[in-house]
Amino acid sequence: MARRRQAVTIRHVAADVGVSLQTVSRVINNEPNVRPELKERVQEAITRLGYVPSIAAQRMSGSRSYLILALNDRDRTIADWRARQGTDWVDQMLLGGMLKCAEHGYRMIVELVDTHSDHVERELLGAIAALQPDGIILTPPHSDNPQIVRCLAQQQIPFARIGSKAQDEGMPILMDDEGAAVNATRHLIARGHRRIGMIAGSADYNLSGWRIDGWKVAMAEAGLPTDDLLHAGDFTYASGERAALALLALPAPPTAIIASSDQMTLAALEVARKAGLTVPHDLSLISFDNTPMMQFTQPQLTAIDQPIAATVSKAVEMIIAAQKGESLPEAVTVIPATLVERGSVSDARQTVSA
Amino acid sequence: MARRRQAVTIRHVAADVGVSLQTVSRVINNEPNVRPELKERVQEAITRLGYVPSIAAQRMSGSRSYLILALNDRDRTIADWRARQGTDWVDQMLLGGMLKCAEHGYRMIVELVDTHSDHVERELLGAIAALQPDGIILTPPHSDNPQIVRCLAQQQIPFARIGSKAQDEGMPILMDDEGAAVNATRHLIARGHRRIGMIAGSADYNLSGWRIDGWKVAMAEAGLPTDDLLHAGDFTYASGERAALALLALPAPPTAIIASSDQMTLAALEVARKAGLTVPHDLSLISFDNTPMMQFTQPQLTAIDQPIAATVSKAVEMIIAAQKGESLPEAVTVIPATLVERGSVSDARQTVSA
DNA sequence: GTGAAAGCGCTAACAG
DNA sequence: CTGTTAGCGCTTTCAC
Repeated sequence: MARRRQAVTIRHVAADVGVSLQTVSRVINNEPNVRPELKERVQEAITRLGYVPSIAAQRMSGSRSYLILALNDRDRTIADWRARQGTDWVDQMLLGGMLKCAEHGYRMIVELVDTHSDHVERELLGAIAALQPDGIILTPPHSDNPQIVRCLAQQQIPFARIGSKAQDEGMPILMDDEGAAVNATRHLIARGHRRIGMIAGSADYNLSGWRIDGWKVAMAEAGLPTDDLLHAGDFTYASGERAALALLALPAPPTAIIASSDQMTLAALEVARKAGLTVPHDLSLISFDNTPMMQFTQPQLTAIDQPIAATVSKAVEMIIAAQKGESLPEAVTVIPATLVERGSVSDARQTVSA
Repeated sequence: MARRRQAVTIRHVAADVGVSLQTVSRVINNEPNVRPELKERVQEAITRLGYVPSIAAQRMSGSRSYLILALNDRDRTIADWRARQGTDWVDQMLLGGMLKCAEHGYRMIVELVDTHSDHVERELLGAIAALQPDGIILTPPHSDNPQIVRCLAQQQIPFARIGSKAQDEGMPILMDDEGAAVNATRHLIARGHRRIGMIAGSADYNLSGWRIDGWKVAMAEAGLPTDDLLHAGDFTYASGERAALALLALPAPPTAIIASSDQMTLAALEVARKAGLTVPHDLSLISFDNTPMMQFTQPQLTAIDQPIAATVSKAVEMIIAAQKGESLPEAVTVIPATLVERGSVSDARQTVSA
């Protein structure tokens, strides 16, 4: 390949206007100390010549790289892609992240990293050295991975921790798992349900615990027991199947179930069908995540939407703010989650004893 | 933010081994003229010190940027993301593209570009100037956009054109739309169908025509007429609905329909249901694209899979090869598409007149 | 084979 | 407010 050089550089612009490189640089970076009139002339020349600064050169001279890295778990992400079940986590990340980045002239690069590996740190440092990103977005389970967090803190790179409450390093930003679970549970209670089961997610993810907490809070405030109504899964279909089976085999089975992932909810739906129960008439179901497939079931499933796009968008904002040296929120940033009502919830049946 | 500098540079490595920067550079780039023994020592130091070359610096000094841009249509992509219908085009791109890139030390950056816009060229040149990518992957409908193609050709950047047959510029690479349509049609004919309808996609996309061609070829080779059996849609659900309605209202309605998008197939399924027809018993259906939702319908839909991941992976390979100056394929590269058999095809009913 | 010098496009630090 | 100087980390070109 022919060696490609920048078509029009800062030098061309400077020459065109008859000022120094520095002045052009100041205009590009919107720095003070340029007369408005001059600034305008420079801006005009930039537009006219179609000048766009080279990110590489900007980075080289010690300024920003205008690159933000979004770190996802390699195994889970690739598995999702291959499975083609419609999981759109990455798409929603891009929707929220890319667009916000674009507003500020940044780009987002998706990077896959193994959480469970002795060379996480090497991988991470490699990516940082190669790309010199201005900030990094951590997604679960990376967000609470001590190795990653420590490494990033040492590197002094602004980073957001999606799905983390930790306040020691980086910028925690939460999709309101607990609040969402509270709302979902209250929603069911308002419909007359008293026995509400919970199929929890993997304990590897902190959010699993928060969802349980929310359910417990809402049950407690209504004076309802939760004793035998909690079953742990690991987000997978198989685990949801087991949990649903156990729940429905209870002497006093639940009339509603909240499951901590779409796959587990799908499993519960199928278990109910096989048990001859009609959803929502005999059993109400609320899911967590609200991936696209929730619209393709019969009935469509009511679900708590994970506001991924909004969260990543906010994370980008925070990183750019941090990068500018602006003051950051003291507390954990919380993005509200909403309940998307579809057809899997109805009033509780009249029960004999309640 | 504190000004971050590379932790360990080529200089550190050179000093550590006691050689010049040049030698280290040669080792990094796997260039000749380094004694094996020396090369080994340098390599060892690189590993030990955890050295990773800065892409920015590499780019600056006129070499590769190790960046490949994947250009998608802005409106369609954002619409898909927002609709959350499970369309996983971007995911499959990343699956094929990112992983292949990673093998060669490249990164892939997704970029959204408006096709219909007078400033496509400005947008494109801006991205190129900013990122200095080593190659660009065009997806439909960009692949046949003359403005974009001309612009890229001028820039001398290697680029792949997914879904294009054009041999003038860039590297065309095709998912075998016509062949897939032939196969799908033959598949139906083998099951006894004689009246096979086709719901075509938007004429803005060349692949719509190729799919029609394939259907016609297979019909012709079986001596079957196609006269009133073709109806054009534009990939959307609404257009599929209209086409299906028209097809089923025919004096001699088709016993099978091939539709050029999943949305249109979904529409056909629904139209059939409303008309009191059972799929596949009364009407067989084959879809194009095979997005995740095809598994969530009742019955599951037989579909032609678009080998997006394989295609993008190949595109990356070709770009990297081009970049190295290797010779490129003369002809259009064709990636075969496969028919995923599910539950929407059965033998043709016995027809009164056939 | 290996090394030294020059420069990529830009910004930081300092002058004026 | 504006310009000059130096240098980021690397590869190119050309000496040795």
